[in-house]
Amino acid sequence: MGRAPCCDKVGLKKGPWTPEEDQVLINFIHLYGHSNWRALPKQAGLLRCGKSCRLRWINYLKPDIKRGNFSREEEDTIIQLHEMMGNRWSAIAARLPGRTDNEIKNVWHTHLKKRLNQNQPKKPRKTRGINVNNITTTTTTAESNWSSPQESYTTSEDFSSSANEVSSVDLSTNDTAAPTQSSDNSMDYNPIIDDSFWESSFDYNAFSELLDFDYESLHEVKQETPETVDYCENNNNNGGLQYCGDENMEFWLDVFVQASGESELPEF
DNA sequence: AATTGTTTCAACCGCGGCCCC
DNA sequence: AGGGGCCGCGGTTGAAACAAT
Repeated sequence: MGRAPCCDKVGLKKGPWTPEEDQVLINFIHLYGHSNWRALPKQAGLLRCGKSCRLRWINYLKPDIKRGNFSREEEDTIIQLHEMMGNRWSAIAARLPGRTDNEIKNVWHTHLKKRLNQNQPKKPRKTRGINVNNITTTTTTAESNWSSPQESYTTSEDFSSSANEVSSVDLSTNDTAAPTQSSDNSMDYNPIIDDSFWESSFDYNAFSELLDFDYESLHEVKQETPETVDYCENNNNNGGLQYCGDENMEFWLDVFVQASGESELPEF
């Protein structure tokens, strides 16, 4: 496979970004977008490789990035999603608006793993539920009854291959979980995943049935919602900016909520 | 105040996979 | 069909910040 040469092979700068570089990158992306990361640094006059620019933008400079410490709710969400998805940080990040995969990965390694290790269960639980509507589990004390992600999957390879097909959807639970009734009468989903799910192509209708919403209506809402188009047009004066629609999590959350008939966005 | 140990997190690296020719 | 170009992802690194002695 063709691989982009790394920075030192072409004599580009590495290491921490300066405020001046940040400003150059921000200005360029605001004007022209980032349809081609590889060409961007040359066009912007940055002595960086495209990967470095992309990482800087996605993890630090993007305007919708939420700074500051993670709330307890966010941490719990990460723990729950990690239990379901394993180390699929980008998929987890998709459920946490304003948070990046890198940030979540760091928080996991620095805080959450320790937190969970301190609360290792005496008896591992077999399943954990997740509420599709507000992303809370049946077990509200996440640290009291922790079971490792590996409990739900036989090997880490279970997440590879066709799992990527699912990650593009990632509405709330991208697994074939079985609904159960929780004590607060909300519907919960146990992450019991049949291996065949990951091997088969994604069935939107089956998935929408599972989550009790209509994928067709979701699709209609997406087409009827003008924000995506406006966003593209407003930023595309020079034929550049491409980060429309799919990267706007607020938009997608809204789409999902509308399609599923909910009146409020999920709490995070 | 100086030194050492620990933690944090931005950034790098390499791989897998998608897309296009 | 298959090879090259590129993007995105996840693992890892290392410097800076902080805490302990």
